[in-house]
Amino acid sequence: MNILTTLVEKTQEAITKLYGLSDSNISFEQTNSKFDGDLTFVVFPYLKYSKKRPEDTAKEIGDYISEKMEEIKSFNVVKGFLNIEFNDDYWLNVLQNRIDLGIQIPEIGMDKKIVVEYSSPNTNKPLHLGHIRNNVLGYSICQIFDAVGYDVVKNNLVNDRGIHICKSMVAYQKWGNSETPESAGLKGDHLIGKYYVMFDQHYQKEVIDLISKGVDKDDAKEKSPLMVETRNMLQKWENGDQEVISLWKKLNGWVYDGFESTYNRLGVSFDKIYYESDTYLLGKEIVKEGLKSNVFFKKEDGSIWIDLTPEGLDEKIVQRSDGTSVYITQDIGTADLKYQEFEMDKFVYVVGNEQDYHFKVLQLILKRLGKSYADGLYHLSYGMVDLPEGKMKSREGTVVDADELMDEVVSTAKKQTEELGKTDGMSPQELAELYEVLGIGALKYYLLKVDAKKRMMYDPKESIDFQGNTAPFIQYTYTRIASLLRAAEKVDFKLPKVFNPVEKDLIKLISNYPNVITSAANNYNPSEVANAVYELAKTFNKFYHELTILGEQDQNTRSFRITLSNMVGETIKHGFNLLGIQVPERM
RNA sequence: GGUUCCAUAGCUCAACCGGAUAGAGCAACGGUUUUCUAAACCGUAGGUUCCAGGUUCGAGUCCUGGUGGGAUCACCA
Repeated sequence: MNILTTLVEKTQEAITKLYGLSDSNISFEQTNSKFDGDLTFVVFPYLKYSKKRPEDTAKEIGDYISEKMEEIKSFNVVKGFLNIEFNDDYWLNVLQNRIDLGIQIPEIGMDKKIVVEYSSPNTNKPLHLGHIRNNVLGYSICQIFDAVGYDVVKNNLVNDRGIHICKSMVAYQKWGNSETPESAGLKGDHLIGKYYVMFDQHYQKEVIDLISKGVDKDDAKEKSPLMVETRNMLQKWENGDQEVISLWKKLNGWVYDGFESTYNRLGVSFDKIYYESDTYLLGKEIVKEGLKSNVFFKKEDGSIWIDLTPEGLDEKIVQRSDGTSVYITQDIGTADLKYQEFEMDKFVYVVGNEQDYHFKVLQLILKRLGKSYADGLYHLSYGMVDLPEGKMKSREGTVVDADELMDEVVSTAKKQTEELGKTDGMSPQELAELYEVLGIGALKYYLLKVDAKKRMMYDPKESIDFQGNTAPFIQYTYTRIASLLRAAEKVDFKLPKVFNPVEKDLIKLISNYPNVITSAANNYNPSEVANAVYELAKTFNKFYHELTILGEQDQNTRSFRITLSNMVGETIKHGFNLLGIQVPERM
């Protein structure tokens, strides 16, 4: 039986016997590190039943439960806080279990399926730092759900059609001179991005020209020849015009090649990819049904709406008066498609918080339509990555390009490593891999260590750190351990005579690690894993500095420390794997 | 304007869903290497948790009102 369960049981028993109160909601928390003890029970809420001072109440309860449980070595009372300390046998047991069974994570997702949609790029420009946050978060949350036992489907919905795609196509057609990624020496996505920007520049000029000729601003935007041409192209695309389709295929193909290399370098992947060009007509049938069942209603001009005012929102359009569908209609259709294909228990959208309203509406509509899966929808709404001067904007060129940033951070890794000069004997290929692992790791960790929901700042002038709370720090800790283990003889695990305080801290962190994963899954929050691994690495470095491991004379103590180090290394590797970050054996 | 999210050390972020003396890293200053990797370790300094009330034994955390910032409210996606 779990120690915590027993503890709660006995505490309940104590409170019932002593104060006649049954059925209270007992909970323990980790003892604050500034006090002695392992777990803490707060007695303040029970004072009105005990009618005694906090100290006396805590002591009574402490006396009772330490009498009943032999795992309890001692307890101390500070004001209304009852701090309980377990004996060494208990901790030995915990460690023995960890050795025998490895890292055991509660399978809260057993027999459940989850579909996580992330990345979802537009195929008209290269990826930037904001996309990296999305990808890294999406991938990590998939790893975490996998670790807690879910059957995970990593899903990408590629926005490969629409007016924005036609913009790059028009520009390429006009000014491209049959340029190819090879002839231009550019990645495909960057080449297309160039034409997207080019379109916007010419378009802005046209609009200004028209305005100077006295045309109204909104009118000018509509009537600019480029925009007219773009709309025509979209029309042709929808009608299946051969020439347009083949241009579209060619340009999109280039972009996919570009994305693929970016994804590979980032280490993210997908099990199922949907293309909007295949799915954009979905949802229309559902709209038809919803109209019949009066979930939707039709206005005089033929447009179809849903009234969400009872839920405190507005009326929302689901089909235009010309019969075409809008963004949300496609999402309704795609949600249904997902369910038909996977029958998932949960489906997650990793999408920025600027779409909070959209997903609230989407879920409401699915509920109104009586879709059984609607409750399983979760919008993992992450914050934007801001620059010191504010939001990143593709059109204004104030973006941090994903590929450039990866190059930069990998070359920083190279420079740092060379300065430290500890990599003698590594082959050029091993070194190149190391720089990749360190650089990309630093970048990913930088993005994952902050709470996903919060918006964060990135200052391009200050390059990403390699010291302190960073991936290289943790990776360095791992290589220290790897190096130790290479030099150490095979050992049998033994318990030392006494635990050193740092050793005790390590044991606690290791034993608490599975709970961290559970919590990270429940909160859809990889940063909890990052912080726990950091805490562990930091504590290990303190341990490593304060105590000798291989040079320790006492056999038991030495083998214990080697085993403990090994466990720390395994835990770091496990945690980093959940974050999608690799660990090197040397650095 | 309506809705919604946010505000913690000079900077970037934590704080186990209401608990004890609010913690890290960076930056600054000082120290540690004949000994297992100094990308490390130890120390100093840095706080009225935006403001004003309220609830509670207890509030950075919950409620009300302000101030400041972001997002959103399209027959765009």
